[in-house]
Amino acid sequence: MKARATETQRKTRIQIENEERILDAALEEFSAHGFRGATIDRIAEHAGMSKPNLLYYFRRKQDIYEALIARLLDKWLEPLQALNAVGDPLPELQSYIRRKLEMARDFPRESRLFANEILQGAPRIKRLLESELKPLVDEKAEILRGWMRAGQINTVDPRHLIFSIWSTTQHYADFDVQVQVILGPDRGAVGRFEDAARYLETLFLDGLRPKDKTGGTPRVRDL
Amino acid sequence: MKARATETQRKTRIQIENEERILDAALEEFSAHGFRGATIDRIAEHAGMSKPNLLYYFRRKQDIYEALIARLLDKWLEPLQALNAVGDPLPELQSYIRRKLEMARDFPRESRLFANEILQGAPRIKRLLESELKPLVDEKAEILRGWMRAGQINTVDPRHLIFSIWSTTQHYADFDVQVQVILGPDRGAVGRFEDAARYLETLFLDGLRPKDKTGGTPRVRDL
DNA sequence: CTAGAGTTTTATCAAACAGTCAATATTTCG
DNA sequence: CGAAATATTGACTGTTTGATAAAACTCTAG
Repeated sequence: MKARATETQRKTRIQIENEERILDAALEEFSAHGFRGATIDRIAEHAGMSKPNLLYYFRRKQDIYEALIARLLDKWLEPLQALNAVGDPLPELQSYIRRKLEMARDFPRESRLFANEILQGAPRIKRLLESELKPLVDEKAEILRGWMRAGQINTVDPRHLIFSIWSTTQHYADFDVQVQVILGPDRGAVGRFEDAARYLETLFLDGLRPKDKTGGTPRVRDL
Repeated sequence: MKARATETQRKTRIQIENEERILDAALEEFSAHGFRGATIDRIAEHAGMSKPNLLYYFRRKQDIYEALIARLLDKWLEPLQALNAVGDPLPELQSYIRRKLEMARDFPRESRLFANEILQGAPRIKRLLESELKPLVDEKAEILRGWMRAGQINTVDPRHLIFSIWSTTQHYADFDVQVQVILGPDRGAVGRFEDAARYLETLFLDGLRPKDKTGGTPRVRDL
């Protein structure tokens, strides 16, 4: 009999393998076409099994999608989780940017899945965003504000700072086609991401480094 | 008889009106669900006409989509087109950022349609990107390089600079739900965009303003 | 080895889907 | 007005899609 949610039933070897294959195939499809645009047939085909067999493991299309989202969100917020109040601000931010960019490089499908969901109004994860994402961002924004009050980094709206880090890093995964059209095929994906990392560090870290201590060029704008 | 592509036939009042309504409804659907996820039925319903009637104006689903994309691209590239070599660099860039942000505010559906298309690998507009977007970016990147050589702005990879302006501004349209979850409902869309504009100007303009002339804080990184 | 749990397949269904067609209704214009 | 051009509709087609049922097969623990 199939495992029911009520009973705590241990998973079979085959169950584990197949669920893994299904979720991988589903990630491919959902990230490329969104929830509505993806089809069970294609997911099944990509996973190398028949549609009814797939539906034996996930009874409904939406179940696959939700399983995918659930395992994604934690992983996705990991870099921000790691942002630590006790470290020095600039190295902390530098490593946050690096991590985000590495995730865009190493998990572009996950990035696109997430982008698709938000783009379509996040109908299936809005609650999760409110209960998990919001508090986390609030917490980390408070850390950033602390650094700003202490004069360790320049003062800006920390939430918009976070938005800009998200958008610039994820851009390299979500808009990869466009990036490739413009940068040309020379240099591999590796080279592209190195250039991006260098640029983004310049953009964010130089912008945040306090410039007022030496009496040199005055900083232009404080919010 | 219906207008054929071969003959240059003038459009009827009704034709103009209905095509307008269809494209508007289609924008709504395609931007929310992508090409595959959108359905003709829904577009027809949203446009307030029967499906066969809609198909009288656009014979295939793809025709609607292509008409939308065609009219979108020019409009979308307008702000970058306007970037002018003869102006002063910082005001030019400031007004470019403003325009892009205004477009995200005033045409979020267009932004999402574009994002959806790129996200899905741009199967339908990759050629257009190569023939129109690429040369435009090359041209404007050259202008930026000129300003950098003249020491008017700091030296960075101009193409990555453009990417970061695109991604940060469009983020406020494409990821609007997420932005709202985090910023909260207080302040309207107007307030959100004003805050964003202020933040982005700080981020980009302060970062680009040359800091080496006064002998103050040395600039940290040149690519 | 074998009984039962777990897995896979074949056949099937109703709904949704893109698109067609011929008949009807409406508008345009001489 | 009235005929031709244009616009709209209802009925329909073939296909895809999400989902189910039951039979057949395979694995595994005792």
